[in-house]
Amino acid sequence: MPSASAKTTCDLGVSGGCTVHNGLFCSRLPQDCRRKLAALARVWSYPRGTRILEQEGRSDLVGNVIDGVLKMLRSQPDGGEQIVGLLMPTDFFGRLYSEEVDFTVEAATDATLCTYDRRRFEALMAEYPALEHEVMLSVLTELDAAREWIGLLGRRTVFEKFACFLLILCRRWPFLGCGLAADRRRLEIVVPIRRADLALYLGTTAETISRTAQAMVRSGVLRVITPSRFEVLDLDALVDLAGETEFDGRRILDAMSKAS
Amino acid sequence: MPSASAKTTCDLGVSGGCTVHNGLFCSRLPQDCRRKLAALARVWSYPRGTRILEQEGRSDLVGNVIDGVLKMLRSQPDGGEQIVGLLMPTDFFGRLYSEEVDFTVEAATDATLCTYDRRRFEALMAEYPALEHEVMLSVLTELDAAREWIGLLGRRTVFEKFACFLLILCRRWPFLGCGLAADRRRLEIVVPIRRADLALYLGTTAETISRTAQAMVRSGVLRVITPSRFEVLDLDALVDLAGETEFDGRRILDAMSKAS
DNA sequence: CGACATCTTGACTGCGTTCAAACATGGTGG
DNA sequence: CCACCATGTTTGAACGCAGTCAAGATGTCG
Repeated sequence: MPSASAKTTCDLGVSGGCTVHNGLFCSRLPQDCRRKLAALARVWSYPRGTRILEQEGRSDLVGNVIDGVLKMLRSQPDGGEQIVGLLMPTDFFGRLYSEEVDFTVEAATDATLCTYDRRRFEALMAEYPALEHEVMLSVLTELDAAREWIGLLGRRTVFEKFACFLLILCRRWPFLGCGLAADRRRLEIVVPIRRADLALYLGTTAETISRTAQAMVRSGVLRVITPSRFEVLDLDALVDLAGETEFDGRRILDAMSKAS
Repeated sequence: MPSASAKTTCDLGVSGGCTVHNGLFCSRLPQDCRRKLAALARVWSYPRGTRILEQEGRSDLVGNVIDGVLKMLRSQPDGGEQIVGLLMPTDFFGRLYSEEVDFTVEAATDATLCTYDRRRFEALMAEYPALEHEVMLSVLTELDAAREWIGLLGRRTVFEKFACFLLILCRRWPFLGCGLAADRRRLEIVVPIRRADLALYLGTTAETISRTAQAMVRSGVLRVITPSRFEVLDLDALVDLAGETEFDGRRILDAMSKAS
């Protein structure tokens, strides 16, 4: 059900028009595979709130996020919703090799997607094992991310969760609005979703997120520029709050200076 | 570091000695691929507490669980641990295509594993795309499971989490000690890990798990046979407590009667 | 400028954590 | 066979974090 605001198709791989794919699983593929992939690809833009895939619905679409953010969510019988994943630019979405999808995929912001018909994509993977291999690598990365997220959700206090979230955001998507000043001290983080979504994602409420953020402001760790833009004033303190071995302030700064 | 209690190697695929693999990704593979796989496979038994893979360590081992339960966990700097996944018989463990593992894998019970050298296994996947395809299917299933778990952890009350856990246990591993009486009314669930591990897994404490279970006993939903064995007295009530669209009492009973 | 969505702040209540002690269970040696 | 200890589970009491409901502040777009 592509919306009315559809764009042109993507000339990926051939002339290098689709940077997402060139950087993703196209670059290492044989030329003719890339051409066939390009013939299958369709680029669409969706307004916020559009449901790309419906829980319990048919799994007929897969693809990559080009721009914007998708949320994967699971609906409860009581009307509540639980966010189980965020999909950022370059992330792969959809469920390969299954007739059904278990999670609704919805545009959390206005989003542009590069989509493929699931069955044709699978046929192409059967034809080109190298393509399936690239997708496998992508899926393995997603699995790591999902497990990291499980680790985050298991934490007790919202302080830890929120601090972890900000750091994961920087590490996984340094190109995504996380700016770094020249002196490598001023670090800006753009949270691409609303408080309510973030709350669902962290397993808490929008009010508590607010309180937590404000408490960090009071203790001099953060500064709130706009509700969706934060400046990190004390990265070491943030890493400390997160309480994770995984995060190393220096490594995050390195990754981000490379990205910007 | 295989322990002293090593068993013989596994003659999987050839004479059908390793039922785990025959039911897993071997059955659909060409004969010579199966033979090479069998040549690579080593079966070991480990006592509880053995660390199979170490966080931040080298990723040199992959394989399947034959018997017992493994837990994937992430250590915190404060000494705390967070369980991010359980691995049951037939589950695949290890991190393909990466030099490093992000999570410790530890035997939660005495366990028997079928292991492969990671690089040789990858070489075999390169040689036989059909093998890589089978592994891909397995990884996709794991990803679904991880996301389902994220949904569980996001729930507010421990009641919901615990109820969900029991139902997920039945659905994903019906063969694993979940017994079903002839009248399809008496349902017994064996929790294969200790309270403390379960608490880490559910993001709570052993005490709260206890209280929750006892509260369910008082309201007539459960009966505690031993600390690790429960009898479900009112499946509908349990499904109700879990508050998930996903769970259907009848479907669970069907799956379990097939398994037993 | 006004209407709406979103975010923040406040007061209150309750669930779950914490610390502590009692209670099972299983294995070991006298 | 039973006393003893180690391990694991249950129960109890008190505190604190976070959820809830409600109002106010801020931002956004026509």
